[in-house]
Amino acid sequence: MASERYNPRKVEPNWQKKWNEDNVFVTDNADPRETYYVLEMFPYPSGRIHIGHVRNYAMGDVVARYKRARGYNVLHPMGWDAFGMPAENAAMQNKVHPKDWTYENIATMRNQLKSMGLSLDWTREFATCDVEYYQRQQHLFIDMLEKGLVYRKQSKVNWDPVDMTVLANEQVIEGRGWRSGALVEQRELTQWFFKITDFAQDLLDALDTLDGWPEKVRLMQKNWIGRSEGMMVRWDISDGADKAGDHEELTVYTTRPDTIFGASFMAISADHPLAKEAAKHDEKVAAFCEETRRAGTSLAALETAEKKGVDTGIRVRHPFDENWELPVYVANFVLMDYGTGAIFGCPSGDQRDLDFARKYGLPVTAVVMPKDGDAATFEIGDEAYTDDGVMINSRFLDGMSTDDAFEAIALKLEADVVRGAPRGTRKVNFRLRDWGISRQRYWGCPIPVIHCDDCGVVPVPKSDLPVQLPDDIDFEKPGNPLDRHATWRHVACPQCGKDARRETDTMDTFVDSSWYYTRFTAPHEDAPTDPAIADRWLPVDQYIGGIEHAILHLLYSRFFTRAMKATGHVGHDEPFKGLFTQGMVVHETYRLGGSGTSGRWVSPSEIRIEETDGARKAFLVDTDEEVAIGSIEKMSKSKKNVIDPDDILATYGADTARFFVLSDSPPDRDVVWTEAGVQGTFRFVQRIWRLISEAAPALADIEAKAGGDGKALEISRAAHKTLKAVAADLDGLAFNKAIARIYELVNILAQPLSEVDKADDELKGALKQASLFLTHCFAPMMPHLAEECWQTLGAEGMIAMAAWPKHDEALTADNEVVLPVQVNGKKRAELTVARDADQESIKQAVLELEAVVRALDGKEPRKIIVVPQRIVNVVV
RNA sequence: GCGGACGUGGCGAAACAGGUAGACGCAAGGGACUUAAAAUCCCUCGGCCGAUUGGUCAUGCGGGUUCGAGCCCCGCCGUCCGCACCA
Repeated sequence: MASERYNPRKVEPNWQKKWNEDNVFVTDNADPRETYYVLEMFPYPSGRIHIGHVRNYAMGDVVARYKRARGYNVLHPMGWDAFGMPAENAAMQNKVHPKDWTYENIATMRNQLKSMGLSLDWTREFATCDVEYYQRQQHLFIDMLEKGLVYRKQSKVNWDPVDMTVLANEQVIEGRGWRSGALVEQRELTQWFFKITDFAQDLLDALDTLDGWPEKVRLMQKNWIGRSEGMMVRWDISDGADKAGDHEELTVYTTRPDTIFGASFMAISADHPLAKEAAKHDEKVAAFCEETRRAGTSLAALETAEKKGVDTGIRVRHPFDENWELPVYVANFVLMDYGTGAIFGCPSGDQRDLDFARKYGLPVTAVVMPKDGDAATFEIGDEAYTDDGVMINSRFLDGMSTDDAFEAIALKLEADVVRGAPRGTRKVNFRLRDWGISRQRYWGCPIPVIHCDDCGVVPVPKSDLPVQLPDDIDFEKPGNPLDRHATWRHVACPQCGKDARRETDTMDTFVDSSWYYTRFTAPHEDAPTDPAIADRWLPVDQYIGGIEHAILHLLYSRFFTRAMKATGHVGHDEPFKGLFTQGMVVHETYRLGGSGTSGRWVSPSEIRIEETDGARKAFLVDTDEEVAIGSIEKMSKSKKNVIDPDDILATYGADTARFFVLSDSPPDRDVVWTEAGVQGTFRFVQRIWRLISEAAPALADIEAKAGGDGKALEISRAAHKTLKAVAADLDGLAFNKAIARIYELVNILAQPLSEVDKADDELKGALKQASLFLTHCFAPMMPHLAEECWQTLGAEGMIAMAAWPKHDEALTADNEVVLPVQVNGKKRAELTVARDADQESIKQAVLELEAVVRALDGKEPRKIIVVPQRIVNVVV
């Protein structure tokens, strides 16, 4: 009785329709069951989904469907990270309005996601470019402004000359804009900033509580926040005061006050006020400062830049010796925006300082030596000694440990009061800077403030929100169209009513994604959030996305949650309890041309692969020309190694695509997309359908239950073991392992199912239960096939709503175990014993084994180690 | 330079807590069915020796701890990732 081949193109839309009609995935906030919030990072509507989305959303959907089966009230929403540069670029290139471009892309991608059969609550969908969303964001901005969490300041900023906008520090990668790849320039602009540094310590401390996050991400954030403990130390200007203007002293930040007796010079940034003052009086200093500023911060410039400086002629006095004068240099390696923009140079303890001192002939005094060193002979050569150790050449510190010396110096500097303040104060410093959010772009959330000549910066009253983006804009010229708009920026001051100007900068799009997960909990609420509902759902139980957001989005969101708490919008601190960073989908590359390095890239759809005796060769389908098979790489348009999910969904269906991207590789690692692999998965789909649909009629009136003995018991054991193991694997997000177990069970069931006609009722009952268990196991990954099997087996309702069955613990443990038997650690035999056999009888049985007797060769065993249910080792 | 992760068959991988290394899948080879192909089913599949049940080597390399090490410790080598003048 041959059944029809499983046809996903016919079956999948039916079930998607049914799920939709029955509102199976619509989540009720009032549902009293325990909540579970699973979320995948929402996509940017670039045009079409790519295979990476398929993997990301397949993982989230498995979790959502599994948790639903486990009885949770699951929230699994979807939305669109819809503001951003590409829409404006498209507008400029194709004369299409960013709004139209964005919403059309969303429509396309929504359909694509729907064809994947994701169990999403689409009633909560929104795009961040919806007025209804960004209006609430403006509301949050104003609340944060009032709380002092937003401020405006002039500062040196990263300017992307291609995108013509400012970038946050987090968005500059190796000196280049994260999106445009252009070398970033430094400019002085007035910008809006979020006070993320207010939370620096808390963001750091709370990392320890995030045990559902990958260690790697926590570490990256820790390094990014970059806490260091040191001291601010004031050095009096002793000479050259004519060049120092009003400055009486120079304050430096140091983490190594213990090395203060190794100081040999002071170095300040070219942007330091003292340097600017000195430049007024000294052309050489002025020229050097100019040159340093121009060299900029590009990666190449930094890497190769020699440590250079110029003597300002200014001298400072050592805090512990009034006869000790040190020169003040402007140096190209001192950053203005870390610490005070000034340092004291201790060449023996810092490689940079050492290079600098050697270059300018400054003294090098060793002040720390290794614990077992000899103070009489210890010297610094070409390498600084940066480790902890014992103090030398440091007067009252000599002989102390580095830590004790720090403490001793700190106490003295704190006690020494000069001009009404201590000479030195302890100071914790962070690498983290405030988050600059002003962007000179159109397609973003307008910053809701108004500039009035009389009243200054005035927030837009909440009753006047939203500040809506105008639709009539032109992209003929580069730069921000809002600046050029005829009327939009002209507005009355909300305070005095006089003519005033709107802020024309928009917010960084990372602001949009910093709270969308909160909005999903009450997407139609008038206020930005309903705090009670938000706190019920949040933090997100399982967040899934790419590692590329380890710092940017994830750190911003952690800040935003704290800021929303401070402004009363939520009651929790952390946005994401569990975080999972999934790997990419990668693919082989193909290239024409014999050398393999010069010809054009060829897409996988243009070639066919031939394989004989392990030798793989690729040929162009059209011309039979041989194509070089290249390395496996991240899918990219330029290398053409891209697989279009639409093609896969059309050819194999959603279940196959979902199952394949989850199988084989662990989810946090990259998975290689291969045509052969997908076909293998598709064959497996067919195999399951064939086995179940052909056996179903014989099982129709049979009660599903575990077998009591013989073959039936064996089947039941396998089914219950698999059910238990798959549950554990899904709990641990080990999708690849769950899939391996599903294959195993199918292999076990294949033969008996195909011979079900010969089975007695007991065996049939066991097979029916096993088939239902199997269906439960793969349902989270292949939901359409599961519904079809579920129905065919005559089960009630839809499996999407069915509870995960309970396994029988007794059936998951075998009565007999096979113990490997080692002699001196080498396996020589196996012994089958009752699971609860006692040690003595096992020892007895082992010594009677022929292989053991042979291996012992007449010798007396010294010891027999029996690890219950594991192994036996006979030691001679 | 600093920090981190990883290294297992032809390939993707598995191995719970130190206890039979290679489950499961892909590829490959052989066979059955078929006029043929597809589909399906069966067998083989880390190396070497031998006869299928045996022996031996084997988890990047070299040591160590242990009755027993892919897993723990020390030292190398390699690959990948993050940060990068942070005082």
